[in-house]
Amino acid sequence: MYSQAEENYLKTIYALEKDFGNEVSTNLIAGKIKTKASSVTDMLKKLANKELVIYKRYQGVYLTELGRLSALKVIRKHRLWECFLVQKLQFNWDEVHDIAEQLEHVKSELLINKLDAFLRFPKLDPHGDPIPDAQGRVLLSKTLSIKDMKIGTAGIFVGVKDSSSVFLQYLNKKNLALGDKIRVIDIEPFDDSYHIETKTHRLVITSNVAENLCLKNVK
Amino acid sequence: MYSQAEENYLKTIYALEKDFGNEVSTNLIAGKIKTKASSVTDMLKKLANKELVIYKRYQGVYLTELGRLSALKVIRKHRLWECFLVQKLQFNWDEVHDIAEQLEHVKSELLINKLDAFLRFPKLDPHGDPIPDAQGRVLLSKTLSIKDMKIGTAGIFVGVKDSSSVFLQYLNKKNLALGDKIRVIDIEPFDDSYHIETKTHRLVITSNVAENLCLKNVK
DNA sequence: CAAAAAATTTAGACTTACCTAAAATAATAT
DNA sequence: ATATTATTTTAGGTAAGTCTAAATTTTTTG
Ligand SMILES: [Mn+2]
Ligand SMILES: [Mn+2]
Ligand SMILES: [Mn+2]
Ligand SMILES: [Mn+2]
Repeated sequence: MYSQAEENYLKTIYALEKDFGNEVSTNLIAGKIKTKASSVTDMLKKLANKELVIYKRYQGVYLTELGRLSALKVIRKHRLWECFLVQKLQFNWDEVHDIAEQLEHVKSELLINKLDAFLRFPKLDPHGDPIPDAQGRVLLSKTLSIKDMKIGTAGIFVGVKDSSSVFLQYLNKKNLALGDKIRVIDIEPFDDSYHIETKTHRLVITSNVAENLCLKNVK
Repeated sequence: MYSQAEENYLKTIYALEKDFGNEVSTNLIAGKIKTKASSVTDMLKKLANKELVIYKRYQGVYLTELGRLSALKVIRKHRLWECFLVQKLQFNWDEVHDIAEQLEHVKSELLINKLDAFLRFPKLDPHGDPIPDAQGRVLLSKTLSIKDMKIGTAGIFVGVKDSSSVFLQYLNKKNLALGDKIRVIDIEPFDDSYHIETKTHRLVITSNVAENLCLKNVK
């Protein structure tokens, strides 16, 4: 099938299309994948030859239907393995992403479908991201980042945009966990920092943090 | 740490040393790994530079202590994953080897030790092979292949030398499973075939098959 | 022991996935 | 509209791991 490098590019392009709209630029990809723009160009040509993306020189890329489905298969594997690590092996949510980066490339449809059944067909991974089914169907629940909320409104903390261990350990330290109800108390215009409160405490977060917290609306 | 290719060579050299005694030859390795002798030579130089093997031109190789321990770590991972696949995901014993070939290269000590605990520290994999512990200690129970048995003697079928799905499916078809008591009824000198019997049936096997069945002595 | 055969190594080439530096193109600013 | 800057691509190179063909060394055989 596809190489690990190809799979990583597909996954990355999928994520960037979602965050920035179609037509993903070379530099954006290079930034995410921590590689050089010239390497990205090489790979985009290869992906285009395999009909996984549409690529026009200087114009960026977007996934074809085949590319989208292939990306979703990798994402499905990544998120199912993360569930396994947390639910069965007692890992913490901040420890699983890098291991799942490796496990996601193991090739076996049967394996991943049996893993899905073993975990009882989970719908969300440990970071609140939806798990595509075997056909590549995925529910996209529209959540708000704290940055999009007005002062005084509240929501349930249901996901993170950044799954890196540094960020998740920051949240652990600040006692913020999925399921918490968070209210925006105030926004400081000077530095764009956010005063928020949960049932148990109040704290100030930077706009960088605010952007990476996904809430679901609640009355 | 080491690349997948390096890990595969280490594992293979370890297995060949066991089967053929120390000083493993280039061609033997090439045969097992399904690669060309010239590729093996290249890799042996690399492994020697990393002090994983002792290699003298034209003289074959053997593992250093570091090489032996590194090989055992890969074998430990391979066998634990096979246990997981059979015990938790309900795979058959003939389906797991190729998937474990991929999973064995996932890098995380914590992962493999947690997996070990999750499986309750199994001592044997689904093919009867012993699982090294986290320190690389492994029990080497001396078993006989049917080829080493005299007419009239019997033993318990405790392991296979060949874990390929073709061979295991042959055993399924012939109704031979780990734990069966097998008696050697007769050996045909003409073609070196073996007449054997279990509790439920008799059959004839070739010497090729006989060689790959490991029995434990029983009175 | 010398010749033939077998095993092993070397030489040179290929693919994948990277890289740096230079050239080309697009976007922005004056 | 042109000049400057930013982005992207091309050109050429590297390392890992493989290959084929040729050279070398070891082993076997008459
Ligand atoms: Mn992740
Ligand atoms: Mn990955
Ligand atoms: Mn195996
Ligand atoms: Mn392997």
